[in-house]
Amino acid sequence: MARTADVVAAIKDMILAGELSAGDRLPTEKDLGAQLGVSRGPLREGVSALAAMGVLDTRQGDGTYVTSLEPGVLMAPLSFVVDVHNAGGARPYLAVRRVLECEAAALAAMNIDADGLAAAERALAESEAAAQSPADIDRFFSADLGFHRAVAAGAGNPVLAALIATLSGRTARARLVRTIVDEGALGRTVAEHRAVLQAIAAHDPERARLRMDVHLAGVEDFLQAPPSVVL
Amino acid sequence: MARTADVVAAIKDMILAGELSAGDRLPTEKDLGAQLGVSRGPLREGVSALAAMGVLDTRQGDGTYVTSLEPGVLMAPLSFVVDVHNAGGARPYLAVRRVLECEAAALAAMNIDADGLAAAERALAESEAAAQSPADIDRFFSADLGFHRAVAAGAGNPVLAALIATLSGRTARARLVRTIVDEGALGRTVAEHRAVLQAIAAHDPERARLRMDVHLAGVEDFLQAPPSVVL
DNA sequence: AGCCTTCTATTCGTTTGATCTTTCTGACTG
DNA sequence: CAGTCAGAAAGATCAAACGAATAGAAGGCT
Repeated sequence: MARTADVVAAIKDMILAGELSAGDRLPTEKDLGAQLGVSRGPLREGVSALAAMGVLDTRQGDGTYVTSLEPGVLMAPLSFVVDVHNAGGARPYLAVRRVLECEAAALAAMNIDADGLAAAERALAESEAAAQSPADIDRFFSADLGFHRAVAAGAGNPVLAALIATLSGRTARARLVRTIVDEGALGRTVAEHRAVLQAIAAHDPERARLRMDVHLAGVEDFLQAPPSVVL
Repeated sequence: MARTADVVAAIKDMILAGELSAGDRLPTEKDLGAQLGVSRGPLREGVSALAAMGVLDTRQGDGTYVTSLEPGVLMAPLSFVVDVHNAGGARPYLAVRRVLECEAAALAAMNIDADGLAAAERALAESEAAAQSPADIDRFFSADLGFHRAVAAGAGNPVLAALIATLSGRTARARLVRTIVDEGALGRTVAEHRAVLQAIAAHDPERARLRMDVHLAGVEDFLQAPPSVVL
């Protein structure tokens, strides 16, 4: 008799059955509550849960709508999961990320278009510039993130890109970048990125995969055996 | 001024800051509401959202608790995402699944223990038996799912296993199995599974990866170019 | 003494009604 | 025809009350 769970299940089913599609507007709270046989409290709890998961979008004074349901939108809440485990054992996440990013690099070498290549090039140039002055850690951080996302986007698989983006949450990535900076390995990171991009630009999947693997394995080494970093 | 969003963010922060850990009990709704400055309505909406995401667990008459926060629990809600896209373009999901399952097979060949090997063996034997009689489609379906999960578990990476389990949601998998049955390829599927398991038992990572790749590529072919299946 | 039953306080679950804020729509006016 | 403003509609919030389930304490039975 979990009313809230019923509401969530009912709305899910409506979407899965095609009664509700992306962009559609739901009935008003009053009507939907009557239709499902629950009062506004539990109904709002269910709608709120789906909104937090990125499935629904409520706008005061307007109504409640089904979102675009794109993988990127629906996976965004997962970044919280990554953040939770980031403090403790982050290695399993890194291992998965490595697998996915290597695949993305290989796919990007085959599928990336001129625009995507230019975007990756811009991000790389930006990170190169930011690596010059130690004060620009934040800039480097953003550019680094942008490069990896550009590669993931170039693979042409939105699910793959969404997963990579999720696994490289801001918190997790910030920790990585901090470690890299502490190790004075900014230059090496940029060089490895350039190697990856060259392979992608040359449309050489296996080389792109290998170079991304080398890059991420190096990053993992930093994190797994930090010689000087205590925190 | 989105009260509900504030509640979600506040509880998240409490967990990230370590004020709340796995298994901890939250203050009562009345107290927590007062602490956050919201009334019971919005508070319950926020708690409900986190409960739907697998972060919190509320028990009537007892209280609200933080879940184990394990990757498997927190990623379960994502199966809905897969189901939503299953009807339309499922190929991106299959492509990602292939990458992850191949990696899992290779890792399992290196890391699996005797118990895990026995579990995979049992699932395989079960599916083999179920493949004999066409009436046991459901049994075959469950055993097939069990085999893939056993391999994923044998890899020893909970994040990897959780992602694979999520991407092989019941709905998505049911569709695959139906197609395979229609094609009369049950025997071939079992044989491919056995080949994968042999490579894992022999602790040969590359062979395990290759054989899993062959298996999943074959499955993908079924789905991408169904000669006779309309639905 | 130990175990089982029962009772009670606590806590979440649901309902209802009222009020506030935001947004959209359409009529009105220059 | 365009801009403005008032009203309607919808979600957001608060508040009070009652129902249901659980845990733990109290009491009685063996």
